Amino acid sequence: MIDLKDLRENPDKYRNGVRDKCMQVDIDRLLALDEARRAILTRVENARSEQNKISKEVGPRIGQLKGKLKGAAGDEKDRLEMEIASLEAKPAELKALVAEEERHLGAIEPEFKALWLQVPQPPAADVPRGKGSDDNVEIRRWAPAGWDFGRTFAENRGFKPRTHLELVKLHHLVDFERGVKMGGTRHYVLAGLGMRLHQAVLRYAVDFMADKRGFTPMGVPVIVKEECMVGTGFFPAGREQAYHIEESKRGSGHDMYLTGTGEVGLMGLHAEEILQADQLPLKYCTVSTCFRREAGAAGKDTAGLYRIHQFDKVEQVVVCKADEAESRAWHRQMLETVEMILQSLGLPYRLLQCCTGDLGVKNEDMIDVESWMPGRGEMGKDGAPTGEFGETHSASRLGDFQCRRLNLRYKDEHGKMRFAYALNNTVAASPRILIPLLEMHQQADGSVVVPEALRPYMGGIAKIG
RNA sequence: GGACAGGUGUCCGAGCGGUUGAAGGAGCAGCAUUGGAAAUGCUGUAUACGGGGUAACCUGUAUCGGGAGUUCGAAUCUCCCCCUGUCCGCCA
Repeated sequence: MIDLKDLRENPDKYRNGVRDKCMQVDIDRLLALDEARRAILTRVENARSEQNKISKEVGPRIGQLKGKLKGAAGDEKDRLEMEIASLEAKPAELKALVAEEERHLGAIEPEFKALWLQVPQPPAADVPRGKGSDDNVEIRRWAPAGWDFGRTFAENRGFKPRTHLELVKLHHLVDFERGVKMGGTRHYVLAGLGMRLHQAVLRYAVDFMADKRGFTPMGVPVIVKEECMVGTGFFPAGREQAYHIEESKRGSGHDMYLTGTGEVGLMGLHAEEILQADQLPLKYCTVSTCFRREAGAAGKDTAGLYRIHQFDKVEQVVVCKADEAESRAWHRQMLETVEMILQSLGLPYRLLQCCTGDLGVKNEDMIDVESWMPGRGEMGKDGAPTGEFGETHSASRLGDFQCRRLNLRYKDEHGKMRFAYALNNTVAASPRILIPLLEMHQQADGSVVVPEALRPYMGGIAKIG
């Protein structure tokens, strides 16, 4: 959610933000509604002020008269009743006026709020302009010794690669058929060493965050109220993407939503709170099951572990002071974490600076990390896929956008109330990360070497198959 | 799920129809006192939005779990919802 005062003072900043993010939000309509709303509010407040003044002056008098009325009779009684009626007339008039104005307010308020929630956080100044993922800019890439991005898998390794689909089948790591039987399309069952590998990556990532990076691991709800979804900025834009539990339809309480990322639970933690400056930065991580409807992705990545309705993810968030330099420093630190983890797993990757058009409503700067997946991409001449980068991580800076919505504030050194800045980043998302993990570490005989870093979490197993 | 009891400021706690943004206490901050400290005394101690002012600040409105209602006037009365506690039932 953006600052309305800032919107009024710098409307172009937000008009440009909408344009650069290739979104459609009528800023001028919002400005007009805001002005109308404030005009009404001023009238209501003035009337209320008058009302309050009168009721302070007249109220006790009415009370007195009503007291007298009880013991009165005849002319005296009529006189008292008339006086009371005349005293009550003035506030009644104001009351009608307030009711009238509030009707006007009620007429524009829903549209005003809906529009306000839609205004995206403008991209940071140094984010490249672009329309979509094709315009993202590669920052750097890394590969372990012996891997050359310029050559095919076969050229690098001396044998034709199997896809992760073939590998999981070969070693009975994933059972897609039974997953689909139970959950429908885009579901799967992790089995045996597949489940252990999945757990190993997650546990490795959590331990890495806690032990090496000083983050506090948390277990947070994955079923949350709408406020959490709106507060974290996923709603209204991402409403179609979330599973909806319609408890209210069963006559009880409120509806709930399944979260698509641990970010929701982590950021919701301190919603509506006022923190002391010395409590910042907050550094949290969580491992949580993530649920995504994948609405609008029909027919895309239908096979395998890439795009699924349910997965587990280790997520990190930082809530820091409202300082751009500090936020950028945390952003770099988060990416460093990801690089350390991918390097320790021996997975080639590249960093992409996302362009303005690829940003969501809530972020002002986002860097995607894509891991090399040999089994993706078009068929090569040798009958093996040519390989392709696939997104495995994403690190965003949100400025104060999210904390505004969540009403997460802190008192700075001067005692001033400020909205904190927030960042979030994937540490490891599995089973998607199993795709490069299996494909990159496969051997000519189809066996898969378990990276050293994961072996302690695999009961010491060094090789699958 | 059923039956009670509750939800008031940073915290405890009063108020149950009228100058109550809210008594009293604790905490915290400032000042005084002191060689320094404790103790004591005094003062201050919410947030949001709007208006005014360069600013310190002044001013209006709202906020006593949330929403709706009754009333000239609601923290106080009514209804719905949420949450917490206790007992019972069920249960990983």
